[in-house]
Parts: sequence; structure tokens; C-alpha cells
Amino acid sequence: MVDDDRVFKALADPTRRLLLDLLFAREGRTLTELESEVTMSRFGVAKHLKVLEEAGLVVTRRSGREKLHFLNPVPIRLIHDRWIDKYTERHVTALVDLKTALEDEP
Amino acid sequence: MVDDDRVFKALADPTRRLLLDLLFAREGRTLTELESEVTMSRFGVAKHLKVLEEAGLVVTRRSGREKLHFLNPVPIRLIHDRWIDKYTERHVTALVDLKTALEDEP
DNA sequence: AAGTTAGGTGACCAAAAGGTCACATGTCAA
DNA sequence: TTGACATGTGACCTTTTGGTCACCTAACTT
Repeated sequence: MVDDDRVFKALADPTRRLLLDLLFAREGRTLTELESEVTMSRFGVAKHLKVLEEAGLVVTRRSGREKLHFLNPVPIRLIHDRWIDKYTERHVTALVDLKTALEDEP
Repeated sequence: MVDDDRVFKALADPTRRLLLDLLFAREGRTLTELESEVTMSRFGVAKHLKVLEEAGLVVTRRSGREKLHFLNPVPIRLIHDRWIDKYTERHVTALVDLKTALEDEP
């Protein structure tokens, strides 16, 4: 899925994950507000927010001259459901087998 | 967490996710075997496998001149538990609130 | 109306990432 | 022991990414 790729790439940057954390703690923040919590210029933050928005992880609402940012957990939910589940919910036995295989090494 | 960062970055590339899928389908494959399933030179695949290994997503075992690759789902489980859960398990109401807020827009 | 505040754009740069290749090492097989 | 096979390494190149800045528009304030 092409969309998944954008989400994974958006999540790959620590600053962007921090921005998501900030929005998780309190939604509806403006760019300036977010900038003040990060050691980066406004332009850098704006770029990161754009990436998050294009990945669908953040949605925005304009209010006068301000732009309010909201977290959208749906894309994370989607990659969770159709990708991560696969690797985490099954194969406890496979894991044990691997451990055994490694322990057999000299 | 610094380790999380390596995992997220490792997951950001579609070729690497494909390699994980291939190992998920059948573990213990060699580099040459994996190379044959991907439109990329052996060197490219080797680089990707190294990234996956350094992120802990793949573990290897040497067998003669071959290097066998195994999937390790533990790091995915970890980011699932301490990061993704946070965004997916709660806040159904927050989501509804957001939807309402957006619908109020002109 | 004038100044201030919030945000957007495009140019620009440095660093990192993705990919290939020539070459080198180690291992198996005849 | 010779040749083929599996993999590792470092140089190298191109594209992408992360970040800043100068400059612009739009909206609030007084």
C-alpha cells in the first residue's frame, strides 16, 4: 500500500514523533505553540507538520490567522491492524525455536 | 528511546518491509535467496539486511559460507506496546469530537 | 491606516540514504 | 588445488531529507 509508506516514513523522524506526542497531550495547538516546545525554527516545524498532514496523521483547522493541529490516530490504527498485528500476535513458538537455534551455536 | 528510532527508521523503507514479509513467510533464508525475490542487486539487499539486523528486527546465524536470516518480532512488539498502543487503544470519543469539529467548518 | 502577529513559499545547503561496482575473503566440491 | 559459490568492504554517485533564511500574504489590534 502506497499510503502505508507515507505513514511509516512520517513516523521515522524523532521530531515528528515528538510533535505527535505533543498533540496527543493536548490537541488543537498552533504552529507557533508547537514551535516553542521544540529546539527548531518555525520553518522546520512547519515542514514536519506538513509531512504529518500529508500522511494523514495530523488534520488541521483554520481559525482566523491561526492553524489548529489535531492528531488523527486512524493511520496508526490501520498500519497496526494490517501490518503490526501480523508480527506480534502469532508465532510465540517460532520465537522459542529461534532462541533455541541461537543457543545451539558454538 | 534511541533504540525505537532505529526500528522506526528501519521500517520506513518499503524494500526492508518486503524483506521482513519474505522472512515472515519463510525464515532461515540466505542473502542470495532473498536477492532473487527482489529487483535489486545483492549489495543493495545486503545493506538493507544490515539495517534490519542493527535494528534488531533480523537475527542471523552463520552456516558454512551461508548466512541464514531470521525474523525477530520483538522490536516490533516493543514499539507496539510502548508507542502504538497509546494512539490506538484510547480516545474513541476524541476522534468523534474531531469529526464533529471538522463538520462544523463552513 | 499602521504596526504586529501567524503562517506560507521557494531558494538554498549539508547530511544522510539508497543503490551500484570492483575487489577481497572464506568455504565448498571435484 | 583449482574453481565456483556466498558473502563482506569501501569507494563512489545520485536522490532524498532535514533544516535555515529572505521574503510574502493574511488577519488581528489600536
